[in-house]
Amino acid sequence: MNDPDQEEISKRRGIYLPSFLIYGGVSGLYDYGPYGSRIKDNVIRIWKDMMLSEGNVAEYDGTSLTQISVLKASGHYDRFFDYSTECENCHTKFRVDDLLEKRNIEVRLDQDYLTRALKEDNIKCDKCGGELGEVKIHKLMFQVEQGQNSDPLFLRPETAQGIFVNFKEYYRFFREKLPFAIIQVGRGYRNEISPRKALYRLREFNMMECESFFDPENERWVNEPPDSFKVKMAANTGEEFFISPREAYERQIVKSQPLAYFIGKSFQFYVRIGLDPDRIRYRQHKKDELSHYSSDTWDAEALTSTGWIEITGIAHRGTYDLSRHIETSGKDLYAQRVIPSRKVMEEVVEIDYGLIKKKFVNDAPAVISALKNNQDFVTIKGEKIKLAEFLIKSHVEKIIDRENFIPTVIEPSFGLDRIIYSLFDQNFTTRAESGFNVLRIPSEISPYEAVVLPLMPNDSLDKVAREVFSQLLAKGGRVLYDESGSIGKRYARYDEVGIVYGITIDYDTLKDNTVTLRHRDTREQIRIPIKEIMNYVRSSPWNGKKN
RNA sequence: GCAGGUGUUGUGUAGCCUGGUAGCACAAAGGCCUUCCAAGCCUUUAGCCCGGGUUCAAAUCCCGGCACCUGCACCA
Repeated sequence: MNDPDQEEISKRRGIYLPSFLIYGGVSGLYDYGPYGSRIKDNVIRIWKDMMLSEGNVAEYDGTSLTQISVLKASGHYDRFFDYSTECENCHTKFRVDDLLEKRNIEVRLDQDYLTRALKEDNIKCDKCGGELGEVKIHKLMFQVEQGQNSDPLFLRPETAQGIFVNFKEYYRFFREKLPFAIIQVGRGYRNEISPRKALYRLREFNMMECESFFDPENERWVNEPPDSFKVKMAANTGEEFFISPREAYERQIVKSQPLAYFIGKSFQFYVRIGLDPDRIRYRQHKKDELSHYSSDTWDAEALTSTGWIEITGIAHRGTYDLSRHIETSGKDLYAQRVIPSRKVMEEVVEIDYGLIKKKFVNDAPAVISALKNNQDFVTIKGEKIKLAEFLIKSHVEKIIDRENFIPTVIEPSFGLDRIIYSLFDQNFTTRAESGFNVLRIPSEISPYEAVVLPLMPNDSLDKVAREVFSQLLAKGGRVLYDESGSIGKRYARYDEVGIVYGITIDYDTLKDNTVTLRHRDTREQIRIPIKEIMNYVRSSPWNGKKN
């Protein structure tokens, strides 16, 4: 039997669908519908809870529109343009900067220059020797006009930069103690050349990013990498391991302790939201795969029906971003560390204004400005005057017990849409006996905790069911009500969108105030009193169970 | 972005070649019936991706655009 078609179900059942569909849609843009939005929010909520529970993590929420200077500093602006050319004979595409670099020809990001360079150096197709076509530009960031004469703004290609530029706010918030981390959930925008596979490659996408900051002399997270479980790891040496994150660090397969920690943390997160632990692996980037800012990156990948796909990148960004922002903005984004205190004598030079006024009443300003210009002499009324005598030099004892440093950054960056895509891919199953679809996601990810169903829409069953529905809503339950269609049809309807519990109001309910509780995965039923529904649904041994 | 293919009610599709009232199944809504896993019967809603052209007449033929699929390239 074929796997259920995720996109078909998602569209039909309001999980996600292409944006602006009535006008034909836009490539790379997708919306979440009534069920999908709730699933997405649940994933975000759990992620935030897990990150914030570390104790030294705080949240940031920045704008999507980003100032050009930020992106110039971060290095994204230089990669704003992708210059490509195509062989007119065999239609192979090349990046023009690659072609020039290979031949040791200077690369300038300028269309005219690159076109000329290709012609003048008579560069041909690397594959077949054919003529190369014109140089085409592809903009990789979305540009937005602002006002009339102002600089344009850009839609952020990652949420991280907003965090880096606000580093000092958080440094103070955490009482100037490292390590700490800042998390942000938000949208990023990349003008992908060809978006594909529904949620897999989008032009506007949801990211959950965490920037953790360290003293490079003590690059350790507050907690140790877990060793209670093992994960699959593929190092860029070609070696593969199945070991705990702690062991991976101890054996230096993962060189950085926090990086190993976040590998463990992300794994716990995936398992909690319902990804299959056997279908998750961590793969280290090869040297030529690394981003411009990273020295070491491990991707978390999920195995889906289309192969392993990247769902999270855990990158060691070093001091790259903060140093770039220090350099470009001229602002202090340093952290400080306490060092053994030592005394230094510092020479302090002050101008003796009293003496100057006394000696030169009207010419005092000329003398003062000469001093401020660091001149040694000044000529007043034809007389050359030595200025040294108007300076008071003293020695002050100073205690130095701090020094500046640029923190290093380790960034786990979770691709929310890809995680949801993998979650559906791994958890949509078809019942062998009936052919109906079941979305087996954990209850806390489910769009609703339960659905209230009168066995029949009459005999006052519907009336009682509505009462039960209201009671559950009043208790804060995430519940739905449905009386339309046969009971079996309704069970199937909610199986398909992942709701774990069916609460059926039947004829026994009228007698003894109990209901039938039916489980999505096992289809088993039990009776429990109305009063206990909420409690049971939230704490039941069935919760999250799979079979 | 290139090459090839595809686009028909909410979903899956027939019809296109050979132009002439757009059909089926499921889903959904209303009704009858019905005491736990998509039952049955009646009724209803709802569609030719968008724009232009050819033609008396276009879902059908032609052109352009958009979207999707596969491959290539791209993925900072």
